[in-house]
Amino acid sequence: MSKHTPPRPTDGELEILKVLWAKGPSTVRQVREMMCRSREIGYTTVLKLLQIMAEKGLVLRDESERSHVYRARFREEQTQRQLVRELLAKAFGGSANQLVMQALRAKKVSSAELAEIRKLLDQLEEGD
Amino acid sequence: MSKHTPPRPTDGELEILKVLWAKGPSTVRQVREMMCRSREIGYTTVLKLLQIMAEKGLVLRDESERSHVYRARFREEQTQRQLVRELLAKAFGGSANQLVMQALRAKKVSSAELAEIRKLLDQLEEGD
DNA sequence: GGGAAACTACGAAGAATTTCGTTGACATCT
DNA sequence: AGATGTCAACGAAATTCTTCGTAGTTTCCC
Repeated sequence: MSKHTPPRPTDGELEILKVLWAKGPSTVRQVREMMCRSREIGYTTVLKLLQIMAEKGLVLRDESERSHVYRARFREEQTQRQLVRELLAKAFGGSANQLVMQALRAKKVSSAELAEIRKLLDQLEEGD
Repeated sequence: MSKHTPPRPTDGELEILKVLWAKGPSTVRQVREMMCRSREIGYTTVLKLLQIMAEKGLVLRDESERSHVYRARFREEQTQRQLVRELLAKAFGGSANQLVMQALRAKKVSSAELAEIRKLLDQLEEGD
């Protein structure tokens, strides 16, 4: 029995993962310092979350040094894709089309980005 | 002080909202019957959820009949948009572009739907 | 009117999440 | 060696979500 579905990160866990993706492998102290730029949070709070995430398999822990070093187990894109799939199933009846339309309306996208999306659309159509 | 941000529905609440959007205003019994098609769930469980949702303002309740009739307070598209915005902020650093790309890769989209998206892209570009 | 059925209200239990205090181990400095 | 500071581990409290049992009220039927 292998794990085919990485556990879904909670909001708090996602906040930590963002730091690990941006900064690479980090200690509790380093993660906390980054998080404190946006809000107050206790050292042991971050530690506890990282311990739980290690149990769940969301992060890997290197214990060879006294200060353990944590790193994300899954790539950012992989996690994003998973969250998108979940939202798709939960709120859009599986219709990626609908989700895309809502996303495009939800926030302004630059012309350059629109062009990028068009390129992807072309690729998808060829790939049929 | 007015409520400008409707409370985010939880997974369970979303399940109920889906029924209300599909079937229109319904009693607890009717909602439960629909939900039981996909899974077992107690009558009072559905009732309690609807009561909480009424408190939160996610649904409106008509108490004029003995069997109260509930209806969604926000349209489906509105709720979808809100959930997309949230995911955008939480996991995509606000980049709608990135979210769209992941959504298009997460699930197959028909040619007709791709065309629909292209049309929206054109509209967005003109609107600049 | 009395009993069964349908319905709401209330409260409570269990899980998951977030938060942090305390403790004890270890290291470093003087 | 003793004091000081850093760190992991543990446990506990507060909150939210999900679930349902029980009790009480209204309705309906005979």
